[in-house]
Amino acid sequence: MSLTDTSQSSNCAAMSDVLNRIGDKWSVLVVGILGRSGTLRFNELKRTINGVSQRMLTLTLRNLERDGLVTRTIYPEVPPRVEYGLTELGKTLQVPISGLWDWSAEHHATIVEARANYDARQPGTDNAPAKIAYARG
Amino acid sequence: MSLTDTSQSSNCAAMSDVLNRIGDKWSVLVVGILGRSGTLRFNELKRTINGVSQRMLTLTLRNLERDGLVTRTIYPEVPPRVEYGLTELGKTLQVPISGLWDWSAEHHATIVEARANYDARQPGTDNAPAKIAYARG
DNA sequence: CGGTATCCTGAGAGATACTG
DNA sequence: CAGTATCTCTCAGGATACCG
Repeated sequence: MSLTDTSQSSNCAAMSDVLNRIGDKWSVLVVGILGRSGTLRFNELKRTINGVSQRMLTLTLRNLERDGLVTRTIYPEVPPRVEYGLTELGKTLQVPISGLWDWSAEHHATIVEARANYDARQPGTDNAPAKIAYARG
Repeated sequence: MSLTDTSQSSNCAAMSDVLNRIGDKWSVLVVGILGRSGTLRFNELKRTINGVSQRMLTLTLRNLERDGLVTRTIYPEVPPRVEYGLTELGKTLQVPISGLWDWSAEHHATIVEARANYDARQPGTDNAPAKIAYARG
């Protein structure tokens, strides 16, 4: 489980790689939503997420599809219909994401509080963590 | 567990908030390293991570400290010494991060493979997921 | 040693307009 | 409906130089 052990360095790369997908806020939302809805069309997803631009949703879905996490099924109809769903791999990803989700729900208040506390201690800045003026200890 | 249920919408905000920290690759590494090392000095961390710039490590540590995830202890000596460690909250975060880490280790190869597969199917582009020219189905 | 301040570049992301 | 193309702008993040 070492982070720096060269024999495990591939894990570091794997983490970075996966985090690039997880860190993308839309990706997590898409996986989460598809996980419980089963399958949705493009605009259904767009409406559900509410805040994502068409461009970002497209890019997000393409990346997820590329990584083998979501399926994309085109129905050659008029008007066109495209449905998205989770692959088996995508479903397994839901487990650790769920863990993170639960942790967030449980400790978010604590973080917000810690943040407010920290900011209150900073003399110069209002709430941004920009300048830290050696106060502490 | 609903992602869109308004009664749970605070969870969405919490997730976004937490993901902004988790999605930061350095944050995860710092938490992981501090978790197993217990406590480290600034340059020890910098050497261990190996690739992070001084600026980014400073910013990362400040944010983690602000969120109540790491402690920062200044020893007013000459030369100065500053030690970083995980708070109790930070230690609890290690659990879900560990889950994600394990998932990454287990499925990274599959993702890489899926990616190669996907790219191989794309006619115009070599390996970048830039242009998708309606091939599929 | 452990930072802070400043400059600079480019990837990320919204808005908009067009297409099969 | 489900995208693609382009333009723009912000800001994350590296390099560098200096300070307590």
